[in-house]
Amino acid sequence: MGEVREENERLKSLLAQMLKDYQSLQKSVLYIVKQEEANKKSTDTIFSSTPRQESTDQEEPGLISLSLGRGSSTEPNKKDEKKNQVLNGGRLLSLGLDLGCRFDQLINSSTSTEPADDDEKKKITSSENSFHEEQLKEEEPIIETRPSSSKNIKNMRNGGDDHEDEQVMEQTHLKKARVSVRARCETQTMNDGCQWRKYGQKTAKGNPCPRAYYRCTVSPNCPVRKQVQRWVEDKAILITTYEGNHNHPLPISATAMASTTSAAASMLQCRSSTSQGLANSGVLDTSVSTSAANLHGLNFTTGNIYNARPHHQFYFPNNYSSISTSNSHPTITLDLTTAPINYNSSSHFNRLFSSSSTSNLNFSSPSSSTNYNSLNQLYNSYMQMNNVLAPPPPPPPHHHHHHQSSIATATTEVITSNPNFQSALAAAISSYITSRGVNDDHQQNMIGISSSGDNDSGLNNLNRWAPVPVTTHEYFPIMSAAASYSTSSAQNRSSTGCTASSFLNKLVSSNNNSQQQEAGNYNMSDVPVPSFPFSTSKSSASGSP
DNA sequence: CGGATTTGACCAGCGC
DNA sequence: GCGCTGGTCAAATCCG
Ligand SMILES: [Zn+2]
Repeated sequence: MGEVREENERLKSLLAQMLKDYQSLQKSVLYIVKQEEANKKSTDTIFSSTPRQESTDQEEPGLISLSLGRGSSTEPNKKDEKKNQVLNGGRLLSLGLDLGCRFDQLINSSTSTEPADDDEKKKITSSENSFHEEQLKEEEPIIETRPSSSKNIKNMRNGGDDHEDEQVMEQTHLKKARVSVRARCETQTMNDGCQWRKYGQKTAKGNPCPRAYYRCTVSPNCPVRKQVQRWVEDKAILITTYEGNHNHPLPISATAMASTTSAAASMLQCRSSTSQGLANSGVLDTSVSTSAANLHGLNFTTGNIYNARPHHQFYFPNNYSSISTSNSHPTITLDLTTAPINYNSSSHFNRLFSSSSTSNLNFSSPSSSTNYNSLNQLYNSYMQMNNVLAPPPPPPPHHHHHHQSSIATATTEVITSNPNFQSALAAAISSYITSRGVNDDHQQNMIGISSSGDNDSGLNNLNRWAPVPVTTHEYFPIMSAAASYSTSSAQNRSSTGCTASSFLNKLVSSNNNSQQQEAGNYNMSDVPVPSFPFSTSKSSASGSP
């Protein structure tokens, strides 16, 4: 108990620190943004619903903003407000956090600077929160749950039976944003925590690797699709492309990936739609300039993911990330395949988690502690922001597989670097802290343990690292312990070996029969759509029976 | 037997 | 208009 309190204090101060840093950073950003905005006002008009936008790639020098969630020109005001929110009522924010989406509604005040795109505007009519724009582009507004264009097609084919078709028609031309994740994975498909049903497979000519099409089956009418294909140049690498946002609560194990991709998508939107916004914060100026945040080991690329090099790339801060819309669909690629070049504390940290040896790590662990998970995030972002270097634990022995294991983590981390995200994060954290104070019932004592997992292969490793010096760090190793619950059971049919979903979320399935968890295991997060891992942090540790 | 996968057919878009 | 490709459907099949 006492310890927990202490930690609380510590975290609080960390948070304060973070906020401070963030604020200062933000100030400078805002300044820059304003300037740029003035300058660029004209260029962005193009907005992208038009598929081919290659040219724009070129012209917007570095506008990939990490802005989560708001496609609109993240205007300063909003940002400020957000910040305030963070300071005040963190909890609230934490919900909106899921990609910053819905949340904007609250904030969205007068600054209705929605991208002036007429096109968009018209769609927004129903609800005019800026955030929707992004959503719109990606697919229809979540509110609707209507399956996107695909459905249209279907209806048309079937003779369109109902009400739906007409209105949707118009927007069919819009191409949905896609987020593809490249990761080393031996299994057929990454286990991202969601339930998918395969509905098709195609083999492209001349390409030995077939592409499989999956749709989300968590909810019958969920529009989310994913395509899975191995990379030609390296068959060990699996390219998973996500499209759309879930219109239903997600199993916790899936939130990481979902929010990650969603965030990435919005990032993409952000860039393509409004070349102004926060984007210009100079974060990426064509090549490398870095913002304060440091991310590592991730690549963002966009364009033709499957076999070619992206025809145009922007490099993100520390992870190489780029976006392009050269494809018919605007696509952002998170490349998790390359080893991080710069290790710094946080990357090490992540590594730690993935350290457990075996090829297929399944991070889903039954017991696990959510709170620690969120703490982990916190830790990471804190590290990123302050660039604090804690003495990193020795790198895990097997550096081969760790990527896959921490995919979602890594991805999330990338996204995390976004200032907006960070503010949200801060909110989440604060909420966490507060809540924790109130009911710190579960698992404060988890510290040295790990007992929970039945499988301990990972544990051993963990213990090895366990001695992390600074107090704050004490917490984290534990998570890893929890995380390393590997179930090799997933071997059956379509093995879902590589788990992307990450320990961020507490994991779910204690028993997982090969590929799907039973309903019982689903922890539905309270937030409807793509939710952040920690937005629900407070929820009790999942537990499987 | 119910749900998931397989697989050929079908359709829309696009380039020529 | 034709052919190609990406994407989806749905009947058949598989599997627990
Ligand atoms: Zn879904």
